[in-house]
Amino acid sequence: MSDGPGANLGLLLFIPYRAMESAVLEEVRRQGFEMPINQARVFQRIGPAGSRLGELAEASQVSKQTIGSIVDQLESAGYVERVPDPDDARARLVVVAERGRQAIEAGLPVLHQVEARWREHLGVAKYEQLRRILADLVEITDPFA
Amino acid sequence: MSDGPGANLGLLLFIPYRAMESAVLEEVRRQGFEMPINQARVFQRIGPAGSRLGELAEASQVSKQTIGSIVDQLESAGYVERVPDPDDARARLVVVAERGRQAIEAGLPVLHQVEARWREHLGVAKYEQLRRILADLVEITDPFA
DNA sequence: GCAAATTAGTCCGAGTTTCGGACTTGTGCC
DNA sequence: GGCACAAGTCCGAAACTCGGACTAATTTGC
Repeated sequence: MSDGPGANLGLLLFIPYRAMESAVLEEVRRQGFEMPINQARVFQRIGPAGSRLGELAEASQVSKQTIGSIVDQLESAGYVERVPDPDDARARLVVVAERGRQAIEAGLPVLHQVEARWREHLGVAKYEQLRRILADLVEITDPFA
Repeated sequence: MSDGPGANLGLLLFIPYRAMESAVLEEVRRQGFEMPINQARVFQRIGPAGSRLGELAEASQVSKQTIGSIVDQLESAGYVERVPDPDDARARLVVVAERGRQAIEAGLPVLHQVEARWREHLGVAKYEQLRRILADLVEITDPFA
């Protein structure tokens, strides 16, 4: 896994990710929205029009049972809702509920603050470049794309 | 957490990371080196000269007990070794052992292969730019720096 | 059309992981 | 030397995760 100092591209991606995640989650919790990290990681993958359990399982790379359990918790905490999928009666769509939107709202300022800090450190040009390159890279690395 | 399509910089970092991690780990396992993901995530943070448990705990953002348990497993699998820290008799250094080096060796080809694929998709210039920018970003986001 | 094969999701139980709290041992400071 | 602090470990409880088996709905094949 390791490939000498500074050369492990995977780790180079993970460290800033983890920093962002911690900062946002800490603020969200501080505002009274309890949410363990495993729930947050599933929650953030819910698409704008809702996502199926299977999709979330694939995107998060965990089993369907695990996703089911995590969605149960998110649901009973009021962050998400299960609605019938109009296209398939077997499936249900997981959609963000009102309290979930509030939690997102609670995290946004810190998200932007961290981004601003990064932008300041890197300079605007490199920051924007980073966004573009990553968006491009996600095209070929998202298991659920 | 989410901030509209493509706008969540955290997720943009995480998705390629996860892809890299999965690919490398799959190959490492295929070659007979069993290693659960939580062990791998700790393992990859071990520094060239070894790391203390506390350092690993901080870098991985989990408790000392958890790290202790994970290192136990890595140790009994032969991937790491605990050696006394010459500077502090309370502490022990976790260092990569022979089998750990073999596991790293086993993953390197796939690591390079994935990197090559990314380089091809992005183009050499953007790929190199990505590396540079991330290395720069890690400077301010690594909790153990 | 309709039976067979497949897919979406759930239930259940076992093994594992993680952590808070309390403890031991060693360090550093006065 | 004594006292606050830091590095790890032990213990027990709670939470997490998954394999296997199941139900319900959809798609395939003939």
